[in-house]
Amino acid sequence: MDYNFSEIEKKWQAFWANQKSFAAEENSNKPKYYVLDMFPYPSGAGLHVGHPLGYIASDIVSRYQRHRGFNVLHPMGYDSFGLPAEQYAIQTGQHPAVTTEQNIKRYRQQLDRIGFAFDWSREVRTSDPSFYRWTQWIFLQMFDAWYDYDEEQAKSIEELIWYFHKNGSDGLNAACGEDLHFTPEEWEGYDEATREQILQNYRLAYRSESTVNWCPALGTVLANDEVKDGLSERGGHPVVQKKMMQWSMRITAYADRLLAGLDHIDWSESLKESQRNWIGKSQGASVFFELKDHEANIEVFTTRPDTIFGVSFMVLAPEHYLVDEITTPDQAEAVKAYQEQAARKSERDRMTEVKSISGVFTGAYVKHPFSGEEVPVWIADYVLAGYGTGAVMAVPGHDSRDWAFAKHFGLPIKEVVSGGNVEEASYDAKEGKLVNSDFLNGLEVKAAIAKAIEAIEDKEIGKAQINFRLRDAVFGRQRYWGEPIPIYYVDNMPRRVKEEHLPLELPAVDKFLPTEDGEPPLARASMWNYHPDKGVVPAGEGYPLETTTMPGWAGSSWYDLRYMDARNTEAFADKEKLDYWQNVDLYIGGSEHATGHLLYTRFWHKFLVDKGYLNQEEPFKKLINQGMILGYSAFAHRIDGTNTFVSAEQAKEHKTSKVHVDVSLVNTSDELDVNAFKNWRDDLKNAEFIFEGSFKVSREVEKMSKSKFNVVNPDDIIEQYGADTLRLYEMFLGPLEQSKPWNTAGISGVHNFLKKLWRLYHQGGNWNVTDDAPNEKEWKALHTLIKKLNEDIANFSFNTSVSAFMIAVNELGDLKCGKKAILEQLPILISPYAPHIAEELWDRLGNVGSINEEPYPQHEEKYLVESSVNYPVSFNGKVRFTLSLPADMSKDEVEKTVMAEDKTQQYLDGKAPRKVIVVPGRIVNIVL
RNA sequence: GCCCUGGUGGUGGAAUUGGUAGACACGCGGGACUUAAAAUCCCGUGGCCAGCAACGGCCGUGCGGGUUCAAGUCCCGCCUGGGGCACCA
Repeated sequence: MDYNFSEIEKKWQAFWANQKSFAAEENSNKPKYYVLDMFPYPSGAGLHVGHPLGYIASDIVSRYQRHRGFNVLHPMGYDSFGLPAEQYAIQTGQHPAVTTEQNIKRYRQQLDRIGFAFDWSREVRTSDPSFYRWTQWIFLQMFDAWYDYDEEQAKSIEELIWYFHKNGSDGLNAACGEDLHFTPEEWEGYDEATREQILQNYRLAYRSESTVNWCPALGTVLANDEVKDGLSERGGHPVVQKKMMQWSMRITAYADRLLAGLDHIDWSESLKESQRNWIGKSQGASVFFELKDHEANIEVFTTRPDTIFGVSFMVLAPEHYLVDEITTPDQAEAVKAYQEQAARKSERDRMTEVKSISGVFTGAYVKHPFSGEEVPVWIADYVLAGYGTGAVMAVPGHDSRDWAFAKHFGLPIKEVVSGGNVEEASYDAKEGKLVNSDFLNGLEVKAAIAKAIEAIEDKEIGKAQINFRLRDAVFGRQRYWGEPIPIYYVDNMPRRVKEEHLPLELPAVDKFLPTEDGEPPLARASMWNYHPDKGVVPAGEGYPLETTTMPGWAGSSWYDLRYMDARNTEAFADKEKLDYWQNVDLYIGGSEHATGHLLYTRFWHKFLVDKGYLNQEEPFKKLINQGMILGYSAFAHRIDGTNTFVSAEQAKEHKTSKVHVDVSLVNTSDELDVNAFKNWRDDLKNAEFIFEGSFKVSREVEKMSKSKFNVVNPDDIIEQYGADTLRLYEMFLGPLEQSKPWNTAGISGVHNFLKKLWRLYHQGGNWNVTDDAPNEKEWKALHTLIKKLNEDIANFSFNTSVSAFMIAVNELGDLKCGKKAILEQLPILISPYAPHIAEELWDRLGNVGSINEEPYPQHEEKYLVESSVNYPVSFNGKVRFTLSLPADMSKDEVEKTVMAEDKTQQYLDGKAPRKVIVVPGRIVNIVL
């Protein structure tokens, strides 16, 4: 009876589907356990072996928790809005909904073959109107909300209007764009448009100007990584920085809570650190510098007000609103040229290119608030318009970028904190005594900061301030394939679409491109107006609807909640269900989402808590980042200027360039199937090859991607070895969190293990399990395994649990153990990892029904007690021999016995030891 | 550039968190079974040195320092791979 994995796996996958084995229970008395995977974007390339890594890990945990008596929620869905489907639609004219549907089908087939315990009855798709109806609904809740800092929560906009009516802006402590001041009478006097403009300053979803990478040729906005050296990556068209009215989300209102919440969740320290850095809370002061010959002031934010006497120039971002006003005529030309040059650089380029220092003097001066000295005002692109006030007071003595700038342009460098040599380099440390600083002289930095702020406040030229690096999140996208924003405009004033008209469905368009005059694709739709009584109406009726769509992260910011009650048509989820499932106990996904998705999701949950819909501020109690599976790319070496390829070992003898080769054309010994390669692409039909014996390729580890031809499809592995082998192998590859290259070389070891396991039950070829009582060794092998498994699952150390299985099965195999008392436990133990073989063996043992709720075994210490310990005996830390001693021997006795040993005397060589260290149960070290 | 993270045999990795470095597996070498192959099983396998053999010596966890009886593990300084840096998902 051979191990026929394909038959076994088909049988049990069908069984689970029929029995709905993995549907989470409704109204259960069991304790809940919610395991979630970051849902995939269904790309046209299909699932590759990197995707299931996290899913297998979460599947193991979900099955394990089911064995332990929990009501487990382990759902799956699709993050199905996104750019690739839209690009494909632009190229082929096919509607993204069609290709997305196809891709999802393919993903589902691939996922089903791996034997996951997903509750498919709760599947969600962000692009499905029944889902995005609620994404839009949440957007409207944000539109209708403002944030009260005094009570630290979001409140309804009605309440704010009432407040303005009664008090004007007086005493309001709200999250806002700018500080506004008006009286109740003034509020009453404003027309509707002005009122709305004021409300926009407070709404949590609001419109404002933000700077974007605009590509006029493509008529669209690009991400930073789509821009290379001022040109679009697709097509190489020029890209400029442009200000644009955009929908944004006031995530900054929640900065402090997002920061504080990190202390209560079980995420890796490094990930929390990333979020802390992203939020970037810094304490300092805002200071106004009075301009010479102008009314205006320049406001700067600094974390080092103590160094104010070291200011020798000011730097504004080239886009700063004051630049045009203050530039003197003789500098105007240079400033304009510089501004144009800066507009061509993306923000990323500006942050990265620290080596090329550039800037231009505006001709303007400010007056130093304390010394009265005239300080020149420059513009430079190392100052970003979007951060702080877009202006810095440059202290070259104590800030390295300012120092480099001063050196380059020959500006004065003043030392105001002692401890370094400012001629050699800036002294950035916050340690030392203040010098050359008038009333601050002699103070330590910390005290000087406090004193400087005091002086600044006394003089009324600024105040202590907390600044965040976190910016409000731009929410509008110039794209088709995203959630429509449920807003229409009356006289340019945004109005909310009525809830009864949700979902506001994506309209049909003739092309998925922007319009000729650069409007987003939705502007092409003929049915894209709105009437408050009728809903969506054709052009010519009603009012225009918003034409930008929501970003990729909108749907993923709350999808975890929808799984709790995925088919609800009355609410995004029922309150009772939200209360039962609470939040995600274990979330597994890639670290590339460390700041984006994870921060936005936390923000939306906090908002929904404020509005009373949820009671859990933190969506994900525990989070694990699975490492990326990298591809093992293959390259053939082509001699430059020819169509002749040379085998890798001879490549050095020629001038060659490397050409990606599909990894399926290469075997594990790096040998290329030359004929298959020739047929792979037309341009290779007549290629020549130079090699001896076999043609070799060279290998490199890269990200797994279709364009690099290094994608490995799990279907092929399952075909050859089965899903259980794939599952075990992905875990065996290494620690979950670590990135690692995919290499199938080791897979036969894991497959062999499953065959060995199978043979334990089929010794001599047929079913052969006896009722004999196990001996001590067999019990010990089993309970060592049980103990290790429970520990490993608790630590998410699945690679070592696979090893533990191998060790146990090897041992039981050596012992020829065919005893039921042992063999009936193994299937339960392995069921989370290799569920198909587990069910099959369980079934053959004579059990009825699924194994998946059998209680998980717990180890018993009595089988594990060791009577002796093998002590390594070392001299000066070098192990020389080992000595087996009774486990309960006391420290003194161990020392005595070791010292009496012949070998010890041999190594002592007549000398007396200086010290003998005995760690009971561990080691003996003799110091000479 | 800034932030996060990794670097251990030919390969993937293990190491009770400061206590015998290389578990488990792949690969490789040798052997058994077989007419042969597949399958299966057994032995060996970090490097160098010494040796008929049993036994043994030295080196070794990216590099350079340090702490400690003891360092892959802790500290300082480098080199280097990967991820992120706000419109890729």
